[in-house]
Amino acid sequence: MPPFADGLTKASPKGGNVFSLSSKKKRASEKEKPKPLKGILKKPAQQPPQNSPSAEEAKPLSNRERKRQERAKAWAAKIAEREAAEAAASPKKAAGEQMTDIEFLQRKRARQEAGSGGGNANQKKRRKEESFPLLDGAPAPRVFSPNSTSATESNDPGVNPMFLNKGKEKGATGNPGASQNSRADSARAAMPPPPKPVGPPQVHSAQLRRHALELEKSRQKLPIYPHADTLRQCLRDRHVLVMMGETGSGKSTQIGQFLVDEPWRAGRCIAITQPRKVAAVNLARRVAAEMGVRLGEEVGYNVRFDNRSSDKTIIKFLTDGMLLQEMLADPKLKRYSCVVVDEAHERTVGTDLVMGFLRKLVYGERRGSLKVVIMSATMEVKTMARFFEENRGEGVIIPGLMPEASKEESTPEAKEEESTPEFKEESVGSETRPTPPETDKKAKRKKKKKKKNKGGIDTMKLIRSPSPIPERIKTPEPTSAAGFEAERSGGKMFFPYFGTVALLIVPGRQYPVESLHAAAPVQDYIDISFRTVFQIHCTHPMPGDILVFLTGQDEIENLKKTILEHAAALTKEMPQMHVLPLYAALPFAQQNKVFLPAPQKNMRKVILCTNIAETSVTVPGVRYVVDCGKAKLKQFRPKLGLESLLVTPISQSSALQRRGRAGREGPGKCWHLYTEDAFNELAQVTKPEILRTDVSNAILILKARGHDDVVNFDYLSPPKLESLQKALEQLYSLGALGNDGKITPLGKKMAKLPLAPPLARVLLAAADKDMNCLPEVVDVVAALSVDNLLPPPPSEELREQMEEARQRFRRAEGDHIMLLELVRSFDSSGEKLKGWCEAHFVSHYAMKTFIDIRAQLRTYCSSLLSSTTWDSAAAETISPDLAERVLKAFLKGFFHQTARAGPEGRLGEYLTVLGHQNVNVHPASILFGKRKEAIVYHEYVFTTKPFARWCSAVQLDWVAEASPGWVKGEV
DNA sequence: CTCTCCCT
Repeated sequence: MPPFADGLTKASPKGGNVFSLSSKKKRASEKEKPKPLKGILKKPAQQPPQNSPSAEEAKPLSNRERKRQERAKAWAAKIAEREAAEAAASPKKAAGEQMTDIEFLQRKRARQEAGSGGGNANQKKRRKEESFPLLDGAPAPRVFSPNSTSATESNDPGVNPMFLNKGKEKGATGNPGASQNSRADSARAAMPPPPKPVGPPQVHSAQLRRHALELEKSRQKLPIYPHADTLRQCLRDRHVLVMMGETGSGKSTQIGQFLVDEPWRAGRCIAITQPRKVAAVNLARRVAAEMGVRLGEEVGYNVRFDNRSSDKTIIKFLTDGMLLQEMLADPKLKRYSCVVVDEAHERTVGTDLVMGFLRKLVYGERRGSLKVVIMSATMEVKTMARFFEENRGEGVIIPGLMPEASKEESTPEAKEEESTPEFKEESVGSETRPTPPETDKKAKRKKKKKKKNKGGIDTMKLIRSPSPIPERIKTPEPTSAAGFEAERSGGKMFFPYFGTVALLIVPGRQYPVESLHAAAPVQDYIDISFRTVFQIHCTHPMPGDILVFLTGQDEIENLKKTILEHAAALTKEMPQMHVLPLYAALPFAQQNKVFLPAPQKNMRKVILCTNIAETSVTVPGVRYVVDCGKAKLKQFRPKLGLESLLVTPISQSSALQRRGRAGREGPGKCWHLYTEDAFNELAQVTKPEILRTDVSNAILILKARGHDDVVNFDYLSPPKLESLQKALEQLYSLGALGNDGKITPLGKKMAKLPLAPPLARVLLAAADKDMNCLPEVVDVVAALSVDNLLPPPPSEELREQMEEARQRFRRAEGDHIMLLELVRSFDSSGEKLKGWCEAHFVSHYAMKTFIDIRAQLRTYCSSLLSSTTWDSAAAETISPDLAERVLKAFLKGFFHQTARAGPEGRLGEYLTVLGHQNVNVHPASILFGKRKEAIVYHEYVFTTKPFARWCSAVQLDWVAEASPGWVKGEV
């Protein structure tokens, strides 16, 4: 039994080659090269070759070009009209906003000119074409655009971009600064002088520009770069573009830059949403650098606690949750001309809601003035394209996108008994409600047959293959109405426009990744991860960092400790290990360490991460990936009305994503810590989050936006009726919805708070006159909102010390008041955060987050607070009376999470007031081992037993008092 | 007698 089938052998530091991995080489470039893929991207014979510059230059005013110009004219007129109307409506709209645009364009042009030396004919042509819309979209210099309606000099040779290029070529040999051409000069003359900044900032921006020029080369090498024109054309012709861009295609960084000069932008911002904060921040950094601008100005980001965007910002990265929040204040997204939804395949609740709202806007109130781009790394684009089609009625036939063809990849839960019939592609759109189980079975049978059939798109092969660079992507003739052409049996297929959606598939750039699977099932994947890391480290050459996927913070920190202990034993000749954790609960500064190279030479980074690094975040330097095959996933059981986080096997597409992380910078290797059979048993894609979670927050957002019929809302995947009903009941019981099902004023306030509905309700209850404990409740709510505030003892020896240090926070009332005591103790100590936290065994990372959340909540609540101020409260001691008011406020949001004492003699056991479920006080709670009449708990978790975390003692009549009438009877 | 992925 060789340790590695690839012949590499090295004992792990713990000794013993306990496990073996079978090697399986997957190289699509060899015999596996999937036919369908080739077919998809095949260039139809009748089209003129795309790459030939002569073809277009010979016929500068082809049909297509003329139509393009007509459209651009129409656009310009429309925009002018709209802007005139808006200016009339709000005369305040200053010239300042336009100025920044112009300033930006100037900078951009300067950059282009500076970089014009060299370059092949294609690149020059591209630059030339970019310069058309560049002027087109800018308000002031529109006169120079050949497409503009107001153009008076459009045929002036002086403004001919061809001429411009010639001038640049000449100038490039000498002093670039002196090589200004007439067009740029006249443009400058037509513009108001740029606003300041003089002196140091300009030096700085020159540096930025230089750096941007250095980046330009790598930009141009991105697989998506040659498709910029295609992409722009798609969005000129359609309002919705659905795009599949594999990892490494460069879609996230380039899309904004490609669209910035488009005429339809009309000075408005382009939003790009991300499911994760790290991704949004890092993308913004990168794009700002590429464009040579300061972060927070033309390019910015907005994530919770960190907004680096301004009125100047024209490309803004934000989390989808942040966009949803913005949409509550600005339902039509007036600030944006375009919203790009990135990583749509992740199917987070936020992404799904954003897509639902965008679909409504783009065919409704924002018809004609909003562009929507959906980007996905997987073939789920087909689902999305179907979803965004304006007319999805029966008459529309979309070959290749019909349910039967797409079944193959929509069977994630097919094996599961509890599978939701809703999660099928047929359910796209609200008109179609779940099919009855009988037809579902039929569908399953059909699907099995289908698998044997050749033809169609084999998604798995497509994803699995290391993207052979295909022939150029086909742009269809935009005006041909039924441009779709597909011969599925022959494997020939391309995706152009159909109906109202443009669909584009861009290959990624991915080096081959050798994939190894465990030969036998792995029991303890932490231990095996540990051994694998050392094996890799000892047998694989430098450079090449290791990325290990685990399920949570706890595992990560434990493994880090173990690795560090053993790393000390490595001989001096061996490269050292630089172990870095990466999970969302880490503070920013800590997270960013993984993006830096190791601090010393001959040092290997070992990054231990959760699925935060599975998509979007790319850790540089990684060549080796270890995939434990598990992830923590939320599961909602509507019957019990509770959510639990369970370690579950990942899906095949997740596994492939993880594997792909090894091949970003060169050929890589991935160790999957499960057998190949186990891989084949995995669901193909992860179930969308909206089907796995408590949707009450989502429903509240829907209601707040005026979508009252939440059952028939246009979901990509409609949640179970049971889940919707549960959410509606909860919101109703909290008073967020009225008897008519419409949102109440209270509900509107709740929706605006960055909290789950019950917590939001508590906060608002605390502001009531009879409660009058808002500062205290804000503290407790903020403390409950952070993860891992009170970590377990670092070692058994320290347990006693830890308990002693925390002793002073103890309160008989329970955990809520204990948290308040903790916060008060911290506030009044006057000590430095870190020192205080270490002395009291409180996570100082979590405490930092707590401070941020509290500050945010205080801002939100400042209007609710009348007489008291936030700080004055800190000095007071927490009287029993105050504690009682705090708990009563909590009951206003948590009356449904209460339990009464269970059978006599069983100390920690309680029965939930609603549903009479058995729960146990969590051992980490102050109330553990104590018997109280009733408890209110913040969270229910199911691990070894059903546990109630964060418990406080309450009286049953408080519960009845806090509950709405229809619940009261149960108490 | 045990501790949760991401997001507002």
